[in-house]
Amino acid sequence: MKTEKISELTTNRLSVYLRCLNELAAAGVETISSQALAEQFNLNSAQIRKDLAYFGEFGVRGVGYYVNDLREHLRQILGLTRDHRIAIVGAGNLGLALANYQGFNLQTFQIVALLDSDPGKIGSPARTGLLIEDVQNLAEVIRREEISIVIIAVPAVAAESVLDEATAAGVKAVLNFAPVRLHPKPGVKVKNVDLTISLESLSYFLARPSATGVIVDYRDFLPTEDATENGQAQSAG
Amino acid sequence: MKTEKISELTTNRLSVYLRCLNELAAAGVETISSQALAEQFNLNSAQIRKDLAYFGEFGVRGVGYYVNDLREHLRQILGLTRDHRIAIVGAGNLGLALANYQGFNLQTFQIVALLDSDPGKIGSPARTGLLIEDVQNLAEVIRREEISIVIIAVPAVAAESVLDEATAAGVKAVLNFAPVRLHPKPGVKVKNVDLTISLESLSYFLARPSATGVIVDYRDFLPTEDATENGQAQSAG
DNA sequence: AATTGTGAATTCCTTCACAGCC
DNA sequence: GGCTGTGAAGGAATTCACAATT
Repeated sequence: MKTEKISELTTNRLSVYLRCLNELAAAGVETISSQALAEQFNLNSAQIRKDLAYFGEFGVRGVGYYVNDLREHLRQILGLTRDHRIAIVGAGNLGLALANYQGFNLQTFQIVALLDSDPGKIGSPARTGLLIEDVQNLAEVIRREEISIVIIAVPAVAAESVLDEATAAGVKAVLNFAPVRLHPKPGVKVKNVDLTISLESLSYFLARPSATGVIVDYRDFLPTEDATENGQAQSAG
Repeated sequence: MKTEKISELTTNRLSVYLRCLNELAAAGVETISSQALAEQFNLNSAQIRKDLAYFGEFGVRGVGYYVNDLREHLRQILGLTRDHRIAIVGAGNLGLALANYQGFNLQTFQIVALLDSDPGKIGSPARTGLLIEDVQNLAEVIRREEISIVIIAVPAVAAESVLDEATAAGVKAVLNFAPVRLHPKPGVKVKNVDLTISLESLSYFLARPSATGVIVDYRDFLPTEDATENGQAQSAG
């Protein structure tokens, strides 16, 4: 286990490895080599070994990695052995879709609060049965529900003030869907999902003559990285 | 205008610059220096100048960049001067939220088709008034509606076959929300939005002692980059 | 005087290649 | 023999720093 700072490119890949290990475990596979794992994503086996080596020596020379063992290590490293209680701010289409989304691990990531500013929505239950609360009570909800992650799904103009209130209430991790650059806060990690940037990236590709090219790069298997937000957090307190 | 290949990090930043220029134009600002623009995102002014220099010389020494002029150049570069007709596959929570989403430029990105495999949904209109069509007719819909971008919002197991059918019908650009690594196709650009990776990245941050650190890095203003999919497309035909 | 455009330096990330171990 | 872990090499992205230009 080294102490140098770990790139977010590395931790994103750890998520990918974990997902793959989950599938391998479900399929009853017991060991896997970095080479075999690498082939799943068109990536370099040394990359995988390096990524893992930041955190320990999990492999066995001549054998590879024990699937269940490595899987457990990755869950530890990624902090997935404890729950994360999530509040979604914004009960519009996107917020409600996220509240109902079945895609992420419901065991680990629990959506326990849903807030909005619209009086017509406050007090009524979403499909999940979750009561929509007043965004003005965000700080109180964060404390009451022991929220560790806030998802911002409000219009761009309202996003900054939601971040202000969430961080004032002690939240350290925010997933922002509003198409806006939020001002950085000390000690707070903000990840952005910016659909406009993603679509414009596709548009750029379509506009190029080289748009007829071939994608044969392992990098084409990860989510889209910001050009101005890699979400790197520097210690300073 | 250079011919070297442009990094997706660069093109993502161009989207960010454009958004900022839109705001500046709306505010009546006429010129802006790379330094002033850089301060908006905590990024380096040389970075902005380098990014722009890949495509031409848009600035005026001693003055900076004319906001409207640069804005128009960026719209051209990003291919935003023509429409993109979009089909969303999957009329679940996420697909419907995207169909109703007001966040992106509705002028440029038009959602003109919505498909699903559920017989209970096919034939009924979504809130937008768009009729939900049978995903089995995807190829036909793509041709009829002249779709250039397909958004995949189906469960992970179904995503690969949607990509197969879309690319067989000639689609070159895909935005994938399914939490799965799709197999690369020649000449097709796939951008992934992977909420699991984003949340696990936040979880990792929260699990570290250094989670008390300060984020003061310009990179914290962009969307999340894949660890295994930067969406790079190599020309090969 | 101010600001761009860009070669050089730096920093960061990936890949190679091999010693070390099972 | 096969595979990991890692130092060294290579490549890519960022930042510096300054000549060129208005």
